[in-house]
Amino acid sequence: MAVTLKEVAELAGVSRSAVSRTFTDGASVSARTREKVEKAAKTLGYRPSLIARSLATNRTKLIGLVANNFQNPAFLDVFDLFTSELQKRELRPLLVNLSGETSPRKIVELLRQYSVDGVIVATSTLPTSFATAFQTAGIPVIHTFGKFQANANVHVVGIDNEYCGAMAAQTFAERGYKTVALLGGPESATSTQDRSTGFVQTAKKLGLDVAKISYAENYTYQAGRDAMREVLDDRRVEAVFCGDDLICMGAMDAARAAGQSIPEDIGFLGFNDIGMASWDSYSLTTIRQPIRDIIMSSVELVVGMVENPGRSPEIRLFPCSVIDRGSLRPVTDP
Amino acid sequence: MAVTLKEVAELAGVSRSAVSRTFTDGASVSARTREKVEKAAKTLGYRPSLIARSLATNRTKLIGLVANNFQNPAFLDVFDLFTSELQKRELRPLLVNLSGETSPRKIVELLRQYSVDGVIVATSTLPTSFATAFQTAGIPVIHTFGKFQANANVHVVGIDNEYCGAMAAQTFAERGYKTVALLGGPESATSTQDRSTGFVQTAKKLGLDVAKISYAENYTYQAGRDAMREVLDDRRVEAVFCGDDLICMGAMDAARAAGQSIPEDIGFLGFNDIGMASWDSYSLTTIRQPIRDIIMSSVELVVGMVENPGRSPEIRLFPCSVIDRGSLRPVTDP
DNA sequence: AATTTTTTTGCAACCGGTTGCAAAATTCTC
DNA sequence: GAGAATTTTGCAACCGGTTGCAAAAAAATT
Repeated sequence: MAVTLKEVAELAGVSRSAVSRTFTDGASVSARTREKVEKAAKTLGYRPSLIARSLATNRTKLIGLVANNFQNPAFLDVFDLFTSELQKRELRPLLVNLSGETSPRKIVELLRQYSVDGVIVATSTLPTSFATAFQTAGIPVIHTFGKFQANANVHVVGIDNEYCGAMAAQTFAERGYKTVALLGGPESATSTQDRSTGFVQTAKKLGLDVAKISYAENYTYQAGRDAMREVLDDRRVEAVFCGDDLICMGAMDAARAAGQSIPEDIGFLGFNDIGMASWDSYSLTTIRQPIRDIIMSSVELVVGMVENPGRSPEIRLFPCSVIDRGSLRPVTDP
Repeated sequence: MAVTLKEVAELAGVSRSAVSRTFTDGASVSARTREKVEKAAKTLGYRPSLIARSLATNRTKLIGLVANNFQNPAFLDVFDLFTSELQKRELRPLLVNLSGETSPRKIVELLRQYSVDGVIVATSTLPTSFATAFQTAGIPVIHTFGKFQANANVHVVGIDNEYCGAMAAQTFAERGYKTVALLGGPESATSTQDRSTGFVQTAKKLGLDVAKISYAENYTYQAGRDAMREVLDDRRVEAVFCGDDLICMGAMDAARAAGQSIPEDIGFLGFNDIGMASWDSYSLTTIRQPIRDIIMSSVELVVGMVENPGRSPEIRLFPCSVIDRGSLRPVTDP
């Protein structure tokens, strides 16, 4: 069915090598041969088979993109950006849906079988060991949105979740909130743990009372709504820091359903700044992470890794910022 | 780096063919040989290279998944379902982000170079010719969410958009609306065109007055909000049929911002039934398409195509249903 | 035990490219 | 225009598997 090197070579009256060389950049071919070959290739509609090339060069131009949060709208941007950035560099994303799977073994095997050039693990919930497993198997890997550790043994691109938690406490303090609550994402997620730590520590330091800590079961509206009930039990709570915008919106609706108004009776601070955060019905004040920067950087890094696998592990952190909308009361004058 | 057939063969004391055969199901190997090979493979950590296998068998187990709507939450489900269904069958999705691109040429070349076994074009906006281009290039293709035509020349799995438009008109009539409007998705999308046709025709038939027809520029909240302004100019409009839930939510907020209440002053009917449709703030009555069924069927079909490329083009349509929530007034008693 | 039938095995060619090497062709120098 | 230096070219081996075919081994039949 497909046209091969050989056929082109015959039509052009040259050797197979010559054809191969015209399609390999940096190879030595005279202008005349190149012309003949290109003409023949065009008339036959020839394209080199990347599979065959991969076998010979040991490069597939495939990048494994493994993710486990297909429910959250925040990941729409992630997919969009990753795919288009990779495409720009002539790389192809091989998408792996982790779903419940949390052990790296099978996934590593799988991507090894496809000889992917590199892997991007895009999740804020899994421990570093997940990404490390690829490294151990000799596959260049980046953990995007991952937890960073001082003694890094794997590339991480993302944010400082602990610091973001601190930012949240700071934000509450600036607006004069005294009694606050934390409504995190799933407790097993590393990002949840880090944000909690930062939040609680700094709250204490600033003299805030963290009256309630609770966790949503997953990153959904419904989980947020459910988890909020617990928080509502404590009528003293003036503001809630949520581990995710979607969870936050569920929580807001739970509060409203209980007759509270936002931000007069209770304030909300979200996380991620998804598109919906700016909708009229929520107008959510939230902490934005610079997703675009994170992803651009991840792609650059994975390309760098492929070219130079020896690179030592690097941590790249980007600053987050509070996007002020209407779900918290304004900063109190000093 | 990687362990090869040859090394396993040597360790096991058999020929390379024997090793190959133990890893190919349906091949003839004696129990004793298999055992020796498996042991050797385990100690070496051998996995057959799918790239090399592909070259020999002409099967890659890669399925191109091409999509162009990475903004819409409706696609989260789509990605989730496609990836997990494909994974179940040991197939890998190679994701292609069409973004603005609307010509199939480059994409066909690209997927041809990767020798994908099949392609799923998942979009409701592109004309049939897009999918046909793959067919012409000899690549099995399914157009999921595509426009179907009586003289089908390509597999289509999805819904009857024209009929859905008619359902919408019917739904309005049942509830006693007289003067209605259509706020479609982008005008160039085939699904928009079909739904409009069905809606307008049936509205006329049922004696409804379609006072206004307008189109959002893309499938976003903001576009819906903007497009709704036009509709609001005509104060007679009692209900609006939107081409997409996200657009609809934007439109609802525009109406509310203009002081109208839903459903008392104006009713809304959405399309897709995305997760947010059931949120308190919208409680959107909408037409649901059975995404799960559509995708399961698409995957089955693409597998069928790979096994038997000669299959003649098939149309598979699934029924939609109205999910009744709170954005339309109730059915009037007869 | 000899013969026939069936199963298992290894050989060798092939899938469609790349690439080191040496020969051939071209270009440069004087 | 001869010789040296450089560029281009084709040969052949290789990447890591699969598979048709015939020989070898095992099982079944007499």
